[in-house]
Amino acid sequence: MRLTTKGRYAVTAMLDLALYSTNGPVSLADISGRQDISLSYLEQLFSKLRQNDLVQSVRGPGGGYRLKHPQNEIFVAQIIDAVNESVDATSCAGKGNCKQGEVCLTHHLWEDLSRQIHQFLSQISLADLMAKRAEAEQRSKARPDGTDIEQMISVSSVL
Amino acid sequence: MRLTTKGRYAVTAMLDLALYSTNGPVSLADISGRQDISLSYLEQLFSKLRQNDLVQSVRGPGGGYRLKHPQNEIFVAQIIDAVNESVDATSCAGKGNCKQGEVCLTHHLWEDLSRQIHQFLSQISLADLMAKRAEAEQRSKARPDGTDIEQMISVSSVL
DNA sequence: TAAATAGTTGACTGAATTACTAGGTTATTC
DNA sequence: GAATAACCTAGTAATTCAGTCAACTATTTA
Repeated sequence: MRLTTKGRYAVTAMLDLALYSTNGPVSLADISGRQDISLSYLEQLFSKLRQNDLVQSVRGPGGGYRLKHPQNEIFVAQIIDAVNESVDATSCAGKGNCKQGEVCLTHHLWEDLSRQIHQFLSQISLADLMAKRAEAEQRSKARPDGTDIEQMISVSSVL
Repeated sequence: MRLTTKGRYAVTAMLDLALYSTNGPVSLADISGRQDISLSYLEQLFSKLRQNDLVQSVRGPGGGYRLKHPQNEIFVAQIIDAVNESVDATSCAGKGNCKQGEVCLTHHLWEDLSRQIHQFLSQISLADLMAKRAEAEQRSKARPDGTDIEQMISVSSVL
């Protein structure tokens, strides 16, 4: 699992797509304008998103992209994985420098943590984010400067 | 929150330090040898770790590094933050291109997610990881190829 | 059929970050 | 004073990030 601005761009774009795809496909030019992301960069990102079966393209005038699956079946982890093309093999996998498995274990722990984060993001769908967004919009009307973000997750047992 | 291999290096090194600091400080050369990380790169990482008050240095022969705090008071998030020097300002903060707060909301959602991950890693201490490691070691003795990793976290309410 | 739209692809670029190397200095111990 | 090991600086190859540019294909509409 890698978390960079690239993944953020992708999630933002997908969220924008989800928000505006009520009537017909959404063009990248629209997303580019709304989210202030370079069109050509979006093209690259959506190329990968398409290859990973997350979006569907419609060519020609009035075309654009459409979510390939329902909003509650597309998860943040999928989006990030798609654009990050994680070939994150452990550094010790091939080499024989893991003496007595001691070093391997520390590597393994990081893998575990990474897996936890991945799983966390595998449970959050675009629909969840949209619900959250609608909720925030409600709050911002009532209390314009509402920065009070409640806990979304509660970790019941760590390790 | 940014998750890259750099943070992984730092966490691995800190874990190694925790494991081997039973008798006296641990030299970077030792960690370098065990974890297969370049010595000079470790020096850079530990410079930041020291600036962030996570480790303490001992110079001269027999010197090295020591954890500045008990193992249960040093958390993964701190380590990652220390080496990543996150100046992760939102892209829309300065600019005036957030029309009607619509775009801001999507940005905000990513911030939220990022915050969740940060909080998750703020709850996992070096002591936790070491316990997990000891546990895994137990398992690997009984069942050498044990790849069955149980759930460490249970998300009770997402969003 | 021609024009406009919009996705598709590839090559290429500058900037930033990552990971590492080299070479020194300072402090401490023996 | 010699060895050790932290500390510091500069530089650098490799990679990733973010974006540009240019051509191409499929589709719709006039």
